[in-house]
Amino acid sequence: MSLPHMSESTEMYLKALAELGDRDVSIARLAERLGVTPVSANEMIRRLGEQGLVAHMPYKGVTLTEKGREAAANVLRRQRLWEVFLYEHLKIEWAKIYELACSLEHATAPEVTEALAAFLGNPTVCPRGNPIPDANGAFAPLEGRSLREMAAGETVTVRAVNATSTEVLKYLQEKGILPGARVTVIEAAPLDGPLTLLVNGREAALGLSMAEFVIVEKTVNEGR
Amino acid sequence: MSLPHMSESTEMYLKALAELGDRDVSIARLAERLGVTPVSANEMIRRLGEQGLVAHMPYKGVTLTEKGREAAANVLRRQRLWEVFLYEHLKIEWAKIYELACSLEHATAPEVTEALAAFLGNPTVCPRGNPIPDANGAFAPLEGRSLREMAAGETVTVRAVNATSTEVLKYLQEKGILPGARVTVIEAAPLDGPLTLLVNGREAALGLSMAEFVIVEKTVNEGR
DNA sequence: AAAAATGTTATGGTTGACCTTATTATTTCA
DNA sequence: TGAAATAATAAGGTCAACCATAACATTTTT
Ligand SMILES: [Mn+2]
Ligand SMILES: [Mn+2]
Ligand SMILES: [Mn+2]
Ligand SMILES: [Mn+2]
Repeated sequence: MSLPHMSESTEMYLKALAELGDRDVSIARLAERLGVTPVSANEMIRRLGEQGLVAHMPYKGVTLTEKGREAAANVLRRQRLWEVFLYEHLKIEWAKIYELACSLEHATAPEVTEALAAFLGNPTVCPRGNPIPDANGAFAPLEGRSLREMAAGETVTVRAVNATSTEVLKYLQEKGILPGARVTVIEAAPLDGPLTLLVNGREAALGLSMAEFVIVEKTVNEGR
Repeated sequence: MSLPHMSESTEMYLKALAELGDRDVSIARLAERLGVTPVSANEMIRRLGEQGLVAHMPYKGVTLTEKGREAAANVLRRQRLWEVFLYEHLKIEWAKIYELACSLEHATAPEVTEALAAFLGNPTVCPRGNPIPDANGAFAPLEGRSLREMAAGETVTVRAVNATSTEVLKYLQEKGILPGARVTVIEAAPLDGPLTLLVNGREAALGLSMAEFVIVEKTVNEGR
């Protein structure tokens, strides 16, 4: 077992596919998230297809194979374990841990991954609220809906933040939109305009493309 | 300040030069340590020269510039801090930490380096006995001589192990040739033959190319 | 002072992961 | 049902870091 070691680029493609929902992801969306041109993403997807990691149905999208899904889960595991370490032990700012862990993930041997997990007490959730796959790649897929879909008047609890850009994460951090936060939608502007939110007693504006990456649950009546 | 980010390859060349003594290192030796051909090392050294990181005097050797020395010290800092973490906190086998830390070192942002150092309590020595440069690149160059130069009858204390191959480190670990160990040279075979040592009451044979990487100090009479 | 060994440079390749600028195919929408 | 938008391919490059083989230069040894 244990593949001959994947390149950083390969791992990032697989991880991005997993983060984007791992079925029928358009190459354009993938390219955008990875910051490459669609042509480049297309080439790379062809290579990944040849290695049996993804299946590409032209005009439909890219889907991880079982092999690809496992590899992607392993990257997510490393990423999120490092996030826990950076946040809990090194006390690094929440908004920065994604990017910093994203470098470390590719340099982490299986032995280090497992020792790190043990050191951290086998956490199952990262500081951004996302589940950490276990050593076999299994994890409970995140429940909840995107904040983007919420209507005015609804009050929700933030479960996870799926954004990856440090800039976006900084904005969310400043506004207090972190896992566990209670958020009320005051207004959803028309024409795909921004949401106006109430977070921790303060108002915050949030564009839909950012709201998309905030995963929430309807707040069940659990006392105030 | 802070360079535009060096490639892993660049960092490894600089680190190897620092480990090999950082003045007048022959390209052949460098190539050997890095596992590339002399021609490849030559090309790379030309590139590093263009970037002002090394100076190459043909037929004399390669020497780090001040800029190169600083960059190399920073790589060593990251490498050795990770070694401490892997050994002390993740409880990874001594012989494996060099190689595992050697991957992590290139993926470690300055912010992580400094937070890690603080987390570890700003250690000044790694588990292999080598000094850890401070944030400015300063460190006490290792005192002591190579075990290779010792004559029969001498008793020495191991200060550091400069080997990098996991295989070699495993051998040394098995024989107990670790920092702090008391070693007596029983015999130095002629014709560059192996040393016979007494370590922890047991005999061990050690070829000169391995002994070269074991840095020792004459044991000062400090009790029996 | 040759010869041998060692070190350097020249040439020409490869590979992965990018790029741009067409061109062509498909889907979606007016 | 056509036109527009979107997606895919083709074609030709770049760049870093490797490789091998061969020619040439210097140093070391005999
Ligand atoms: Mn990454
Ligand atoms: Mn390394
Ligand atoms: Mn060339
Ligand atoms: Mn081509």
